[in-house]
Amino acid sequence: MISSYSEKMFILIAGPTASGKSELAIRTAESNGGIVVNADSMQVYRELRIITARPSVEDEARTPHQLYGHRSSAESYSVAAWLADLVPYIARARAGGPPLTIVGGTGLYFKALLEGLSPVPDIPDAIRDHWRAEAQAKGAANLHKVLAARDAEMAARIRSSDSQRIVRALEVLEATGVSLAHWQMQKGEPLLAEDEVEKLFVSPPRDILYERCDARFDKMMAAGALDEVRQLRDLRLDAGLPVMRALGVRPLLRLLDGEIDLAEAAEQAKTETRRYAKRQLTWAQRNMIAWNSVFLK
RNA sequence: GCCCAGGUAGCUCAGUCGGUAGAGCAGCGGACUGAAAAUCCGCGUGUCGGUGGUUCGAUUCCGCCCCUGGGCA
Repeated sequence: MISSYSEKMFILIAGPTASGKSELAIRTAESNGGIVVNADSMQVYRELRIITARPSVEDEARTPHQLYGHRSSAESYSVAAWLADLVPYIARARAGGPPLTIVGGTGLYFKALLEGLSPVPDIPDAIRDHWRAEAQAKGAANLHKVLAARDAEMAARIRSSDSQRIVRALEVLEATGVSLAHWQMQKGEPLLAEDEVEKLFVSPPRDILYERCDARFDKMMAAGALDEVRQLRDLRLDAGLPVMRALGVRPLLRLLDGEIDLAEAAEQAKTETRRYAKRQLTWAQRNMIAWNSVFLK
């Protein structure tokens, strides 16, 4: 099965969480002598290996892995940062280097990879922080009114409850003087062309997927997930950072703070995970229809 | 064996002075261009334990039965 795909220089493997795509990626890379590259927004953070189901040290010894745990949890990673991180590996592969198996659950990353990202300039941290603080203080609905007064077009496309997108529209407008709508009209350059990629979507039946989500969290706990989250807490990072929103982090923090017991924390973490898997499937249904479905036992 | 309490959505429960029922959680569906494991939107999915009776009409009232929990023996 794998060998038929190994002709391509770039093999993309997507799928919901706990679908088994990491294992497929390793086998693929082993069969074509390539390297595994991460396309997951949370597995980039160094401090979290267990709770993000990052490939193990043994996995990394088996096959070269890149873009895993290469960033500090104090950072706010992004799709743009990921594309930038990926560029050198793509260039090397094209120059005769090892082929890439790009694997992860972050659908937006794959979309940006294949369709390009609009060339919005980087926004200064001060501006981002300002609007996030505003959203926190005033609430999404009030910020949406501010946006409506300054950028009617973006306000019309974003719901008044969607604080994250409202903040994004406001920060881009302030930093660039131009509406985000204007930027998004400009199509970005795809990093990879369709004819050089093999696209695989790993998708078990949902009931099996959910069972795997549940079982995986139990394994994480057995592997020391609680201790990992305790160490994360001890870093006293900003609660608004992306890493703090990784699945399972919030329930385990509540457990550490004595707000809930272990059973409750596990249940919440599993629920979060199942919901995430469902969102990934919804995304794929719309954005990954052309991918080849694979089901691993 | 007797007494009491309860059996309503996947779970925990509310409710119907008789007109086939609704909350939370779970679940399901959807949106998606620099935090995407994020952020946001929509949707009750039901032999009201079973069976007789009363009634125009029973999940609701009555009888019997079954099940669960507690108490008395």
